[in-house]
This record gives sequence, structure tokens and C-alpha cells, in this order.
Amino acid sequence: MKKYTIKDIAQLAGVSKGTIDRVLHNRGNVAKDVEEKVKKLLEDINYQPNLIARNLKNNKVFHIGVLIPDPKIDAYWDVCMDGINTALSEFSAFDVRISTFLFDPTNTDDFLESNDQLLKTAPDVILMVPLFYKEAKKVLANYKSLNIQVCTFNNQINGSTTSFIGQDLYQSGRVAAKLMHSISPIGDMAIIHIDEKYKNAVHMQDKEKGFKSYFEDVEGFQGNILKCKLKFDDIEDKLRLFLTNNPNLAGIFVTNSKAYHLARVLKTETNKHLHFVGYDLISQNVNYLKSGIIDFLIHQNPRQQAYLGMKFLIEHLVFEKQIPDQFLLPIDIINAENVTPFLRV
Amino acid sequence: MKKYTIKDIAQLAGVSKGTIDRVLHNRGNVAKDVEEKVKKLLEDINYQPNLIARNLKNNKVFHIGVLIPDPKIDAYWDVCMDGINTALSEFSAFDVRISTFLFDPTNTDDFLESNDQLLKTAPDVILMVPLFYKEAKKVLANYKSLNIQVCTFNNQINGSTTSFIGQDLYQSGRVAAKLMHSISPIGDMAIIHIDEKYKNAVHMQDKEKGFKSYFEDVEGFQGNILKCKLKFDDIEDKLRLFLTNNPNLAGIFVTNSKAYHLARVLKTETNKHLHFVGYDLISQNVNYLKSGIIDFLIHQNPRQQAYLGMKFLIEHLVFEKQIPDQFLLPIDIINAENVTPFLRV
DNA sequence: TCATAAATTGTGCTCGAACACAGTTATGCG
DNA sequence: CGCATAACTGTGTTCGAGCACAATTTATGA
Repeated sequence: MKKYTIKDIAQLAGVSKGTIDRVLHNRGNVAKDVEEKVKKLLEDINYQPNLIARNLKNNKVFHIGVLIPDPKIDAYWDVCMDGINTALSEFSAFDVRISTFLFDPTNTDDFLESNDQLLKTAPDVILMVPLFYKEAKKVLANYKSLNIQVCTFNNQINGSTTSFIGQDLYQSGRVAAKLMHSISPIGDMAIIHIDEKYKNAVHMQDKEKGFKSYFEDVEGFQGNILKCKLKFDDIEDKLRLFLTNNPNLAGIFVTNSKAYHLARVLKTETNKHLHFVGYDLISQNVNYLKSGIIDFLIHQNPRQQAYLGMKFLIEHLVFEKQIPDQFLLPIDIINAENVTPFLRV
Repeated sequence: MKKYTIKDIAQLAGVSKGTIDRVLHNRGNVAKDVEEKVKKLLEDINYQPNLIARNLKNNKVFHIGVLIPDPKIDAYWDVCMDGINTALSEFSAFDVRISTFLFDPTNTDDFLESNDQLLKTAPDVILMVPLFYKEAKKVLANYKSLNIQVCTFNNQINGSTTSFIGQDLYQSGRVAAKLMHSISPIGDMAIIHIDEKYKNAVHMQDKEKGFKSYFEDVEGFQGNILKCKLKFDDIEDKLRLFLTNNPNLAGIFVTNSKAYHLARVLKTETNKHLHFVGYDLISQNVNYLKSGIIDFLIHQNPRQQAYLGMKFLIEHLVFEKQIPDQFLLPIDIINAENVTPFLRV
């Protein structure tokens, strides 16, 4: 229970605090027998350095680089900075500073360029959304060789050992399927991929696989799982055609945050209510959720992802805590009645 | 951007750091003109004391009293200690210690007795589940007069100014109703209160009100909202009777964590599937959720409640942060597919 | 005018870790 | 043996805030 200090240990070992310090930091110049004796003592009393004192002495300014998509181009990222700032203010006792670089989420070159600029600020550690697989893989490998600790969120780069915070997308597809099945026990289901310009195809495919796998597990399910790809410019026509061709359609699952594009069209289709599950609490989606066009949204919690990434990095810098290799957030189910507190958090 | 120290300010003001310190802490013995000058200077440069240095100097052991229901008597509370320990380990750099006192959630006297014992440990601040309205109100008033900061979670004591962390129960009733309506657009709905021995009637009533209010808002809803009170000893018979008497019943909403008692009975009723919404991720409920008897559980997140309470208290002690008067957590919707990550978090 | 009290201001030590540097003991070699 | 060098050990300062106490200045009264 008692907290031992270096001075205590020095006294116990019958040496000076300088020697203890040399042992603690493996700075050499310690007689072997003394070193062993001290090490054993440290072990025995389970010495934990006073991190407050350490931070006071070191008096470091920690520098965190942030590389995320530009919220002005895609509103989904709007809340990330909130999460980052929350973490920052929680640790305001320490001198942690960030350099934020935004990139166009439709432009791989911009990602690379912003990353170059970030690198120039010589950050201690980095928080990043590794949106583009190929480019991110290279970039992350580079940071690994530079021995700069990186935390990624939003999407995982397979085969990378970098720490990742996000959701299990396959499972979130299953959650969507379960919801759909709950509100619509029979009928055809459509998985709809809306083109996003950038290639996060892996994203959508994981969700699709999860969605399908759920219905495969349902014994005697009466309905087909359909698939449909839409592009921005021809959403309306193609969707109407799809609806006409599939009269047994009961539910629609949109694999990204663009559900509102469909919702706009479905709103005018008054003949029947299609069950509708989508992703992400961006304002357009929330409006359709509240008006009853969208039944459920799955919340990927970008704010929390960014917050946690920031927190892990700061705790690593300040308290030398280990950053988890992977941290999977719960998959939040949102309907019209529980949406408000989630917008706040 | 630059962080000013007391020494810096002393130099700027042309006085010694002792004088700055006297001004900062209103310790008097400072000439009026000097005091004003220093105060203005502090204002101008927006002086923020280095909390690391302060904590090192003060070198205090903070003592937090914890008063929660005994998990051995009601498993719902099992995860609270996890949350508390998580917060504790996050702040392991500081010397924060807890004294935990458990009470029987069916026994008001035990609550009062445990509280007396807690009081004897002379805690700096307190984290508490104020389960019993009348008793808690007294206890909280006492702490207020003793000027001991208290954080409560789980249930709010109306008319108390004590900080509260939890959920909006009325709204959670509405969430349950919306879920029920989604999976069962027509038919009668039953609100079932299962007796819990202790008088958290307010709890259940808020949920009931929310549930009802939702269906009142639904235009042209075809169904009745029924109500049923059950006691532990006659659950089975009474429930069967209720089911027989209400052939149009489509959904059941249980207002507390005891849904599994009904689920056991419903499992044997093979004639039709009743839609079923309950509360809390205790293992019995989760099993029925996974096996499909229960459709949704609402997660009150007791772990997170306890964690946040602890965190607020520690940050208050260590960093002198303000504790929010009220912090409402999101209302988590759980089905069989997203339950696992929630059990972990 | 000067002693004394009162008011004000300055100095120095502490907290615990980190590290530079000074000091001490051991070893090697001519 | 003597002396240089290496190997090891101890001391003292620093980080910033807080507080005790010393030091200084100002006010008061005989």
C-alpha cells in the first residue's frame, strides 16, 4: 500500500539514489552484485515510479499529429475534432499539442500530401484515418520504420500491426440483418451499395457479408437477399427501376452513410413502407429517421473513435501506457427515440 | 501558447513569487495596489497553474467512499466495480483510494447502516447508488451540510441538487415502445412490472409513462396498452392467466431486469411468438436474447455509470474540475447480434 | 526621534524523478 | 610502488507550486 520513492529504496539498499536511478534506467556503471540486489528489491516492493514527479521533471511538450478527412467535404467527420478536443481538455494538465491536417476523402494524392506535411511537423505520435488501403499501408510502414507510434481509426488496414479503433464491420452487417429481420420477418431484402467515389469497397463488402451470413443462419427464411449498386448521378431512376422489378422487396440496407439519398426517393413512394436500415448519424439521416422513413441507423461513433485514439496516445506519452492493438467499439443501434443522447455524446 | 509559471509572473510584476502565491490564494498581507496589479496580470495572460506541480507538492492521498448495492444479492450490480476499477487504474498516477461499502438492495436499514460505516472512514468525496428515495434524501442532505461532494448514479433523487449520472427513464420507455412498435405494428401491448421487493416504483413508473406516451403519439394505433403487476411467487400462474385473458396480446414490455422470469414461462408457450422487450444485460436475459425469446434489451450501462461517476470525482479532486449536475447516458438498444461488445465495455 | 508593532515582501525548502557532475574506490601497467 | 585510467558511487540541482519563516518596509505612539 505504501508508495516507495527512489529515496526509500536507496535507503533500503544502502546505496544512494543515483545508483537506484542508474539501475532503473539501465544506464550502466553499476557493480553487478549491487545491480542485482537493487533489481530484486525493486521487484519485491513492486516499485512504481511517481509519474507526476516524472512529468514535472521532464517537463515535455508532447506533439500529436492528426490526419483525418476534411469534414467540409464529408460531414461524417464533423464530430471527430470534438472527440479529439474532449480528450485534449481531459489532459489539459499536461502540455499536449496537436497539428491537424485534413485531406480530401475522395483524393488519394491529397492524403499523401497532407501526410507529408504532417511528417514535417515532427510529431511524437500520430492519430490517423487510413482511408486508402494501398497508400495507408505504405505510409504506416514508413512510420513503423521511423519508430513513430500511430493510432488508426474508422477502418482497419489488413496486415498492418498498427493500433486500430473501430467496429467489427462484418458483425455490424449482422446487426443490421437482425434488425431487418425483426421488423420484417418475410420478404426480399436488398443490400444497396451507394458509390462513394473512394474505394472503401472492403468496408461495404464486410457489411454485406455479415448481412448475408445472418439470413443464411435463419432457418426457413422466406425471401431473397438482393444486391444493388447505385451511383450518385442515376440514383433516382435506377432505384425506381429496382423497386419495380422487385415487388416482393420488404427491406433495404444501405451499407454506408448515404442512406438519405434513397430516403429522399422513398419518401415519394407512397404505396408501401419499405423497412430501411442505414449507417451513421449525419443530420440528413437523422431527419429521415425522425420522420419515419428510416427505421434504424447503425452508429459507428466516429467521435468516440477519435476520442479514444487520442486518449490512448496521450496516455502512452504521459504515462507510458501500452496502446491496445485493437479496440472494437459496441455497435450502436439507433431509432427515432434514442437518437438525441447519441448526438450529444 | 506559452505556459507561464509563478516565477514568470513574479518577474513580470516585479515582485517575488511569494506575493503572487498570496494573491492567487487570497492569503492576504498584500498591498492593495500590488494585489490589483497582479490580479490584472494573471487575468491578462490567463494564468493556469501547473497541476502536475501542484499535485506533486500537495502529495495528497485522496479518499473516495463508495456505497453500492451488493452484487451477490442482485447480479445487476456486478459490473459496477469493474467500472470503478477502470477509472481507478486510469488515474493510477495519483494516489486515489476507495472504501467500498455494499448494502442489501432490499433493505433500507442496511443502506443506512452501510452509510454510517462509510461516513466513519471520513471520505473526501462519495460515489453512491441512492436506491431508496426517503433514506437517500436524508443521507444526501447530511453530506451537503458536511460539504462532502457526492456523485449519484442509477436513479435520480428528485429535488436533490446532488450530481447524477444515469439515463432518462421516461425516454427509455419511449425507446422500448418504438422498438415494440417496429417489430409489432399492431396488437395489444402489455407493460409488466415485476415486484422487486424494494420501492423503486418511481423507476418503473417513469418507464411506463414513456412507453404509453409513445403509443399515444402514434396516430391510429390498433391495439391497447395493458398493464400487469406480478410478484415473484405467483409469476407463472398469473402470467398464464393474463395471456389467456388477452388473446390479442402482441408484445410484452418488462420494466426492470427481471424479464428472464417471464421468458422462462414464455418459452413453453409454443403457440405464438410474443414480442418481448426488457432491460439490462444480466446473463439470464442475455441467454434468452440469444435464443430468440427476448427481442430487445435496453442497456442501462451500470458499468459506464459507475466509471463516469468515479472519473468525475477523481478529476474533481485532482484537477479541481467541476462535476456536472446531471449526465445522461445514451439509451443502448441491444439485440442478439450486438450484445457481445457491450458485455465487454 | 526612536523603539516597537504591524504590514508587507522575499527567501528557501519540500514534493519525487532525472540527470549532470563531482567524488571515491578499484584495476592495470610501467 | 606510483600513477593513470576505468569503474563505480554519491551529491546537488532542476522542474512549478505551496507554504513557513525570515527580512524588510511602513505605521504608530511615547
